Amino acid sequence: MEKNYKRHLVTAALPYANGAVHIGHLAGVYIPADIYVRYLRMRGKDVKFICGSDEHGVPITIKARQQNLTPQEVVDKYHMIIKDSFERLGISFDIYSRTSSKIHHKTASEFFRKLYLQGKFIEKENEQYYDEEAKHFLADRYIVGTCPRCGAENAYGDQCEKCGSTLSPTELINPRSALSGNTPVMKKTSHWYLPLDQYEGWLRKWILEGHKEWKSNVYGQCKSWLDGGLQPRAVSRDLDWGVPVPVEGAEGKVLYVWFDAPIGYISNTIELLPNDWEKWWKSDDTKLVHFIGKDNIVFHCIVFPVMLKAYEDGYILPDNVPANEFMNLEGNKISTSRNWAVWLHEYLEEFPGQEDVLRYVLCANAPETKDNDFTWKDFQTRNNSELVAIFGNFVNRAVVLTHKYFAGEVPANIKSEPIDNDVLSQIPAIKAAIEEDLENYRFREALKEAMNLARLGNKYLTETEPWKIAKTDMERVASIMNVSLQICANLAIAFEPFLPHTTQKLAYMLNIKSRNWEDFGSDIILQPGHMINEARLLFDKIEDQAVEAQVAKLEATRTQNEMANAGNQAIIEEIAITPQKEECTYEEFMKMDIRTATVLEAERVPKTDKLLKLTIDTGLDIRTIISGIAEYYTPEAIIGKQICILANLAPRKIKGIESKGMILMAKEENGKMRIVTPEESIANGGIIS
RNA sequence: CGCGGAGUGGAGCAGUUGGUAGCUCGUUGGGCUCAUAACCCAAAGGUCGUAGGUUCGAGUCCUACCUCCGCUACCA
Repeated sequence: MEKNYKRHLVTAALPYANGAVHIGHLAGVYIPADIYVRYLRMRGKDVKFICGSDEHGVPITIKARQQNLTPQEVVDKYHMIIKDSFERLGISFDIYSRTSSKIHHKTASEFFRKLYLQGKFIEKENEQYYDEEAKHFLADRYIVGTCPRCGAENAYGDQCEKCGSTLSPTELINPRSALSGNTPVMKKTSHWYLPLDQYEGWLRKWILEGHKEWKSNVYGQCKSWLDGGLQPRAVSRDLDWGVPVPVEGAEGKVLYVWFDAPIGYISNTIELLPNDWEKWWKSDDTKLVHFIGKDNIVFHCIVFPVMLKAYEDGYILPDNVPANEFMNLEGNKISTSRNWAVWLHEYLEEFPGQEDVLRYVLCANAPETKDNDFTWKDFQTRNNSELVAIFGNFVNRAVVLTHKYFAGEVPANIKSEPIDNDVLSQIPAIKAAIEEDLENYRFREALKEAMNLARLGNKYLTETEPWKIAKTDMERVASIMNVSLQICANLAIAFEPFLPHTTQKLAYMLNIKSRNWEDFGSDIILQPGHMINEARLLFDKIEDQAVEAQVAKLEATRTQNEMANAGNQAIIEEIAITPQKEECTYEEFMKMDIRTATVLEAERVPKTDKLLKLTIDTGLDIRTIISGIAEYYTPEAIIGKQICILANLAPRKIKGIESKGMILMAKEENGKMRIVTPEESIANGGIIS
């Protein structure tokens, strides 16, 4: 059954270039993939590790619009951040490229064109909402309107979050574009579809019969899709950012990002190996493995394989698709848009030299079978009581004692006792366990086995007590130190896939150059007479204040989000009218500092329709507030008016101008807003309660 | 709503084809002092989401239900 593969092609999900990489990505995909690849390399396998940024799709264009950049500028920015941070963490890609590259456009375009010419697609015309102002067709999610079921105002085109019912955009009452707020129009458009349904039988056979060994989450998800019946899936979109559909009359259409992204694996391989890439993608003796997160299962197990199958050019299919579940952060779902994440590039700045700590923690707690939680407390504990106390400490003990008793020279094993063999003979078993775990994608377990080797070392030292024996029997001490150092040398090999920065330090300390997997298990890696270097700590303790600072940072994000949300919604007048808000306590109300104030100056914020920049006198100070009321008040009309403001709203930058507070407005049913003003003029700064 | 995954001692996780519930951390007690107050030993701690069922026997199989996550914007 186990094939003798000649080469291994490993891919890691292409990170989407509208944000940086965070611990969820790492724990789910990149760290396990990197461990796997490093392990294979150590075993002398021919491996290529392929990745790159995924740079197309609607969200990138939205982000660009928000930040007033071009899509290319957005992806350039994040591509650099992502690429650089991966490198510094030691994710050892053979290539990290990008889907906006020429070679990718060419590859994806040709891929589509060939399928098109072979008649593998079906073409369908339908009507879709179109935003005339933004000149965009609108994905379901970008249409908001009143829910036909429950009447909630801000239902999305695909679902109403209030009542939970699934909708189609055409059902919405008073649909609006989420881009511009305008009423969208129906417009005809045609798209190409990949008829997945035609491949159902083939997929059933390939996955349900041929790959029962896949992880239960992956297998179960595939089975569910197949049992439910597959539908043709659109592979093009109306958008101006992406790989243009290479067909006459398809202007303004690009390949759907999920069609183009997996081809990125191929084009990045071509970029890496322009001459013999085909050997890697089209030979049966290549083992292809996709590392992904659980949300990508369908694309990697159903859509992409069908694309390859339809292409009919000898493309191989993945041997396995080890998908992980998700990592949460301090009990909450990680979210790029809410900034609820630990960003890799920030971690690298804030914990310099501690790359491996993150690698260790994320692997030890990887969400292999279910969603897991990352907490800074756990991060600290794992570092201090596992890396420092078990691994680092053992190595330090062995090296320090060797210097103390033998001036840094590896002593000969001249007076062996049974315990030595007991210990040494356990190493090959640990090696075998790690191998089996890694080959079955059980990285957590493999890492635990590696740690057991360090535990074994500590136990050995405690039981043999060389510091006591040294008073009477140096020959015995020589044996003990020899054995201890052999364990250290084995650790340098065992941890290489997991903690490459650490094993490099350890190898330097032991003064050994190469670390071969074949040597793992040997008790003569270090020869008597070999000189080792001075002891250096492998890991530093992480103090409370370091993790407390991180927790505080997250707390700040949380409150900032809440405030920003509150401010945002009020300003852009997007608060849904609900009969009554949640009950609120007197104390909660009293947190708000509401005061009277007078508008001194007012001017329109350039390039906006709704915003006014107001200079107001609050009685306390003169400050600036940005308010979304330009549709209802001209600057002239509002100058000199007395208003009420929320004075202690967290400051927030709007269009680059800091706004410190919020003006109280009353909204009429037709959406018209009026200023709330005291019945008669009173002094500025008067408290409202 | 539907489908898939998950729900195991204080925390985080294993439990492969059903046969007396394991691991790491934490806690408590003891030992040691070479070591980053680190290491080693021992103990306490679980009616395995809930309710039924199959079986001589179920965390492990079946049924119903509850909760969380994904499939569904951001996103692994």
